[in-house]
Amino acid sequence: MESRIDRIKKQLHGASYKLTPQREATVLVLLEHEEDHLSAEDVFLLVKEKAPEIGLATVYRTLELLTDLKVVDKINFGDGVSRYDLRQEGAAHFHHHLICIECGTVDEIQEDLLGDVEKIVESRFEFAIKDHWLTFHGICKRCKSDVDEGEK
Amino acid sequence: MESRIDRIKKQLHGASYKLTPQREATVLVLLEHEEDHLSAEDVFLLVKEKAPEIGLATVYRTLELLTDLKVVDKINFGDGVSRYDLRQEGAAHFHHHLICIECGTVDEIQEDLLGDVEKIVESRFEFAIKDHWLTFHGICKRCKSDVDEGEK
DNA sequence: CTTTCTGCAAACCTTTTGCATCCAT
DNA sequence: ATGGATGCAAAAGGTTTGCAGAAAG
Repeated sequence: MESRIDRIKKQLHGASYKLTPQREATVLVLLEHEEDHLSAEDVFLLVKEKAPEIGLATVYRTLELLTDLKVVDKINFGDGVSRYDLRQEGAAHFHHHLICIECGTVDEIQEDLLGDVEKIVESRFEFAIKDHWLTFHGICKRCKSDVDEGEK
Repeated sequence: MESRIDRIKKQLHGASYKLTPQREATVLVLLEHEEDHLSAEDVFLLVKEKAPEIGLATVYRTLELLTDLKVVDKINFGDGVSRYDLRQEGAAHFHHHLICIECGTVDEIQEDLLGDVEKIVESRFEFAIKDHWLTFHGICKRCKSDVDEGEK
């Protein structure tokens, strides 16, 4: 059976990029931290555990390459750092994010909730949508119940 | 009649900030470029025309202050620069953006299209939404018709 | 073999900060 | 008068780039 990493490798290969150990280690780290929103520095430190000789510049170059291939999405939550988020396999659009302003946690919504909104935008503004970025800021489930506890 | 700039001034005053000429000039520039998405540098150059002695650091400090007061929203379209966008007076939520991947134009949608989506998010994920950021990438009306022209 | 990739360090850019001076209130 | 605000220059991030050597295909 073909694994996810194999398919990503094939994608690299197909675009005539070389399969170096550094690139493989970087992809592996991203797969192992699929739920997280790692910065380039985060990825660098994690890849270093597998390939200690890797340089930060290589990580940046690999992440840019994976962004071009749409394997990852590059996002910016406004804290001055770019973060790299693995795209769901075959997903047409980028998933949504919930950022808690209390605890800072970032949760993901994989389900696409924008179908109807996109129909409106496409027709009303004659805009052909290729992708979207949707982020909500608010209080997450966990922090809300902390408040409830405090009020008891 | 009270003008928009007067109300912003009052807001500054109310939060016990001083009304300096530099701050006034910055607010003025933002009002004059309401449709644009200016970076700090852009604002700096425009403010310099009114107040040539202003420093870039002051512009940054003023923009941060206006962001705290929710007069402007700080956004990042992923090009490594923060941009500052005047919020509609009294708007509860930040407006949406349409970025054209052909010509780079950024259009705004002032109307809030996320009402239904937010209800779903609030109930299904028990997340109390305070604000949202929604951006679409695609081909704008103008570029689409350029293509049509080309095909004729 | 050839071309691409890597690591290192330097360069770059945007944003922030320290500090002496200035100025609204 | 006096505490906050400014301008300047330096510092501080994060990211990109040039280059010589290494290695994948």
